[in-house]
Amino acid sequence: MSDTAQKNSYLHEKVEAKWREIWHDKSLNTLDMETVRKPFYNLMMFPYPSAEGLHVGNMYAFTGTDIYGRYKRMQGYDVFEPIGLDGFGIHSENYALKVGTHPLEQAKRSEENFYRQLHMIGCMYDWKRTVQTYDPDYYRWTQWLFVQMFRHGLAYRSKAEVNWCPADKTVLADEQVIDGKCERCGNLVEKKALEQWFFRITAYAGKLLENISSLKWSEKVLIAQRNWIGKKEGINITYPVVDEKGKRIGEITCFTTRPDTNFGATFVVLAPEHPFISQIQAVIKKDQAAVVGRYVEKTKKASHEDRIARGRKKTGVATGLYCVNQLTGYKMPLYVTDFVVMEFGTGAVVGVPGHDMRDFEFAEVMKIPVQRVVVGADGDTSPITKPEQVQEDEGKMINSGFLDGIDIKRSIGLMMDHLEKKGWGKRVTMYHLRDWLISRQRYWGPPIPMIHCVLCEKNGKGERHDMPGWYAVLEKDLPVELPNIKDYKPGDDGIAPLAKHKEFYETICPGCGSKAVRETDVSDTFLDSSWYFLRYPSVNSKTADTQPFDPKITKNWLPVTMYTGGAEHSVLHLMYSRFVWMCLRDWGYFDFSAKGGPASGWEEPFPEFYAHGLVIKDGAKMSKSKGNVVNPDEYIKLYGTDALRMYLMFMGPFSDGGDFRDSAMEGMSRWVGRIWRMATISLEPGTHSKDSDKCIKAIHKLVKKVGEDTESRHYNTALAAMMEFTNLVADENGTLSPELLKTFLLVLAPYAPHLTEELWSRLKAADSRREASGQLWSIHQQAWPGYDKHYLVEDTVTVVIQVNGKLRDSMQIDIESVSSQEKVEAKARLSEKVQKFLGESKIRKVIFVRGKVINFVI
RNA sequence: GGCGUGGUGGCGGAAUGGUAGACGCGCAGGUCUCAAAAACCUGUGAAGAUAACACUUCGUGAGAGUUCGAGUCUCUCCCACGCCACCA
Repeated sequence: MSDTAQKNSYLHEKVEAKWREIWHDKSLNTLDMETVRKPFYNLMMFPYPSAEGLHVGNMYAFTGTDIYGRYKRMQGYDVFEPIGLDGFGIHSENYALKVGTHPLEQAKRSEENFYRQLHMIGCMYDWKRTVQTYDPDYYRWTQWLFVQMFRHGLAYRSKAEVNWCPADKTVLADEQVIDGKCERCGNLVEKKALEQWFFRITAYAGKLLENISSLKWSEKVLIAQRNWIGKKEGINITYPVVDEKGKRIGEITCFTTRPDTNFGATFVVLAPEHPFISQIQAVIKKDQAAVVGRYVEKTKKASHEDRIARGRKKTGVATGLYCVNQLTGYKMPLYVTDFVVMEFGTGAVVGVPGHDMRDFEFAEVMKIPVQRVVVGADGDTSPITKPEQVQEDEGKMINSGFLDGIDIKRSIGLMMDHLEKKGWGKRVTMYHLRDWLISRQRYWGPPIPMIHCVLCEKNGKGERHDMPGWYAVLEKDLPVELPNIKDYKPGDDGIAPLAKHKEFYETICPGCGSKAVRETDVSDTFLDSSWYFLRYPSVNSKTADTQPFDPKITKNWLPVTMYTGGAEHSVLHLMYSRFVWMCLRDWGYFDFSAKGGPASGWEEPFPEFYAHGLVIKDGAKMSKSKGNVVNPDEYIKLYGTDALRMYLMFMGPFSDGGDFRDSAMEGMSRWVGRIWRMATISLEPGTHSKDSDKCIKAIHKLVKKVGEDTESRHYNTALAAMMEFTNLVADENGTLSPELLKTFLLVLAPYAPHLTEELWSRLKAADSRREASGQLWSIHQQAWPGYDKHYLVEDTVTVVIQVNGKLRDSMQIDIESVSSQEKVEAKARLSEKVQKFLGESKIRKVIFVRGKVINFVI
């Protein structure tokens, strides 16, 4: 390489490393959290450190968030951009198991590698305030949160049928079961009855739903949250249960949203898990009880998957008992069936086979009579014998006593009134949302900070009267540290690894002082991440050792100004965080009164959330099982961080993600080289650039365009505009004056932080007149440039000439004449092409759009 | 089955109802070079037409509609993807 070439080529590796070091040494991105005036909390979802290290999907998300943060900083905000590691949990533990390294050891390795990479990608992270969920300093407060939940009655224990993954040997939350398979490993999930800790998130279902309308989130995510909460207004109808002779046995309550069709109810079905079944086993005939028992057993063994896979082919068994439909006096046979799930409603469903497809299918199998009570738009009033006749959505009532002739939608309310008046039913609101299952029979998580005392339980004593024998670990004794044990592998018996360690679980009862045992389950990873955003601003604060988050700092910095992350967390993480926030608020841990009412967002942790797109590779989401994970390291080495950042952002709008193909990287790398050459030549002592009018106009336009596009995260078009600008410069002088170069570097700075910092320092060195800028030495401390509207106006405007809406010609119009239809029309008529198309025809109408179009309609 | 998102050149993608394909990749040709790489320059939706330019027609998943004018708005259909799902 010649001297000139050496001088003119951009040595990205050297330059980028140099500035990273300087930024770090000078703590450029660390704020004084207590004194800032315009706080802007720019939060991105923290990664869980998988072992391959950071992949370009992570980098994509972080870069897109960082560009926004850098832009906001240049607009004068005090931007706090933290990063950390969500390193506890099944995902990290499974990897440790796979490679045979102890999770504690593996966490250290992953942390080192991850932070190395996170340094490389050039984001403005505050490296003095990181959070690792597996640090005792952090999970001490996760445990504290659990204790608060317990004290406020929101944590409880329940023996429940839980999702059990036989491969991961752990309990899974409903949300972690996908198509009956384990979210992590893909194995079929089984049902298992275990004592588990739950958080009563359903207590907040109404509030969680209500607040959704106040959130500035993408519509897609809001809909997902609404669906997940799944509010349903309905009625619980209680039916007397009788045997064949009419003797009363008990009662069954069914939830329904469609009581209007109740005159047509001809059977009742129970979920196999329904508690009523064990009650009646002794009452009903022996042979029938045996049949029911076998059916229940069979269902229990079947996985969730099997239960659905059997599809819509209905099965079930009769109990020999009847529910009395008090509207009609009809004795509805009572069945047990697996198409009814215990988790929703009351686990018992009243069957209206004429107007519900599942009920119809069941009635067909069981040969139950079908009664028509709705006439649809087709006017068919004949008996319902075919599935096509099952009208579910619309129509008028028939064969329904006082409802006859009334539209079904109105009938719902009328029937509810009637049932309530008679005392047969009660209106209820049901939610699809279930309580949050917190316990994990695993090793790699924060031990649940609870103590159980058998003696106290016997005596009915405990911290909470409804949970005798249970005590929370005293706050001064937190954290309950996760011990370093060798046998950390989960057992296949559902017993947690810590349950095999006496030295861990043997303790003293805080109530009576006798021997007691600690809880040996650990908590769900989603608990770790449900409050991390509260910790970040308070890391290293004066109160960091005595409080989970500093009240003063929290008041100033929360709620999070802008939250950015993947839409895949639409329901889980975002819902749990909202719940935890609401709890802390209700317990009095926040004071945002100065920030105004609910409309200003203080009822919510993330008033604004931006869902970025996903990077895919070869048409599929990056995952290690597909083997298409791309590590950014090699690309950073080859092309530099800035080129990779910009390449990722150039793939498409930030909301869309994109397909990673390394071939297109070359183009971005070339452009970086062109910028470098343009800038360094411009700064050479002998160069005295005078900018052309075109360039001056273009830079003003560029400032406007890049500002708008950055604000809306259309980074791809912002970059395209900058490329157009450099193309224009190349067509003109090929160089820029220091003034214009400065402006160009400023708008490029959020995108290419290293390159622009280097050129900025050279620009300052070259321009001796500029006074030393003291504290504001970095380009990233500068203000976003302004633009002059005066320069945005063109001297001439291209106006298109159309004939009957078809493009025929175009012309240049002076800016003075552009508003005059008369002048524009006159000029347009002179066009030969237009004359050709106009011919002898009579012009019926002329459409004139200022500065755009003149259209002759003939 | 429900909810949602999207279909534009060879590819990624641009287009307040007003010049479709900006910008980039790829490809082709050229400059430089003994040669190559790199870099730079020119061209690049399809078809027709021309010595060459000019030019003409078609073209945003399919079909209809609204409009002077539709990638953009409305309806019907097809396809792809994402999430949820025997939720009563």
